[in-house]
Amino acid sequence: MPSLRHTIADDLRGQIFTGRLKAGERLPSEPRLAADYKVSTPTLRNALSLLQAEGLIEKIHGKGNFVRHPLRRLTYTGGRLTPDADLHVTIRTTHLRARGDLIPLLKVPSRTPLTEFLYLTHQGQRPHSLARIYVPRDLGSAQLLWRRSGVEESRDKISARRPTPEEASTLRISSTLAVLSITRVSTDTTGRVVEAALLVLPSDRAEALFVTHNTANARGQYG
Amino acid sequence: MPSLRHTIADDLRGQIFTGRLKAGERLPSEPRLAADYKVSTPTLRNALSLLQAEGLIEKIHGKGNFVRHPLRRLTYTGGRLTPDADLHVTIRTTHLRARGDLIPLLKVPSRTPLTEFLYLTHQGQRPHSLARIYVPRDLGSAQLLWRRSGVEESRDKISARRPTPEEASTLRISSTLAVLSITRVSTDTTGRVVEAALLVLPSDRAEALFVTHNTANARGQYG
DNA sequence: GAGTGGTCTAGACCACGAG
DNA sequence: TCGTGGTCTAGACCACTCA
Repeated sequence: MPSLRHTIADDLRGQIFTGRLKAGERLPSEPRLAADYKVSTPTLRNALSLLQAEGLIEKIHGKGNFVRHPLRRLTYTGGRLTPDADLHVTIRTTHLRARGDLIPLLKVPSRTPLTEFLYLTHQGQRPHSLARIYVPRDLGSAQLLWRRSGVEESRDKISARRPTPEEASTLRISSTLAVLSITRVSTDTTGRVVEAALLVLPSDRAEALFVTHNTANARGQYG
Repeated sequence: MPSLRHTIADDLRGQIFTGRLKAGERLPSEPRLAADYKVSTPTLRNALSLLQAEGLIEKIHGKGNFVRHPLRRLTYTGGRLTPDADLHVTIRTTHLRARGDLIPLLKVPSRTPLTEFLYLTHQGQRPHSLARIYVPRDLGSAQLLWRRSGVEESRDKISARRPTPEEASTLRISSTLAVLSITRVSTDTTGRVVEAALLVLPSDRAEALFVTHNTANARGQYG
């Protein structure tokens, strides 16, 4: 027994996939759609919220509901994202001092001088994903620091979560669309943390891939 | 300006974290809570749905809303989950033939005989996570096949998504709680796929960790 | 100011669970 | 049968965007 909102969402989803509703296009207003489908506005809005959680539409207060442009799906592989000519990256550099979670992450004392690189990736005008990279400021030139050699080990911790309100607005995604959160900590031969990267990749446009060789670690135990 | 539903959700969340509402406990009925907070039932339900999406409460139709037991947080590391004495695994073995997505995944012809191992992990009475493992049936004994040696390379593909309706009901999670989806494909020296594992790990109880050594691949490029 | 989405109300009726 | 949550209605009022 399909609920009304799912029926409506299925219909609109179909229109998006078949191209009857094109990327960037504005949907009819909510009262209009509610009348078309012969449902109340809360029910119609409920249907739209399903599509929003899937990343198919974007709601803009005061303007309307818009079909999202499908964004390129990136693969994060062993510390790097697949480069893509369509994607434009802006980097903002900030100096700050270690506090909160950064202290255990970088294994530095409180208030240690750090450099933050804020990577914001756009595809055209649309925000795609973001990353924050922290480096102890005494490690040398800030210019291409993240390309340095001397990294002996990297640990990638991957989890799924909902975006913070700031992330949701920066990336213009629904707060109900999950993100892949990747924390990568790189250490040198002495065990010192050289860099910590916090990536936020919306789940509709990113996946991570890790390749492991050597038999020793490849035996599974899925308990 | 905080909305009513967030205010209510914050209050209930606080009661859960401080232990005023204990794990397994039933919340007052929705009309009761709506009266206590002096809001309409849709608004109260909206607040509860926020907690549900966070995995804090479980709604059971006809019975009530219950505070979830916090489940152990597992780490998936290099092909295995951290073993834990509290967790009980049941395995169901099924014989089937390759079809659909399994064909390209295992790189086998259609209708190739396969063995499926369905791993269902429980913590006490509560489902925790699940995995499906597929092995070509001609590879030998099905008993401990996934412990075999001979694996030369493993590829872990990790994404975040919402659970399918089946997964949501099996794991008793909200369909709005994201899961980490891990697909691990293991190949032997000849490039033949020896095993494909599909893990479904609810985001509130799992993360993945990958450790990379060697400088060569450790230089980041976060574009 | 006109039109849009955001929030909320006060109900109605249905479906499920347990006694 | 009774109490529970699930769905839906037909509005009201507020906040935002743009002309």
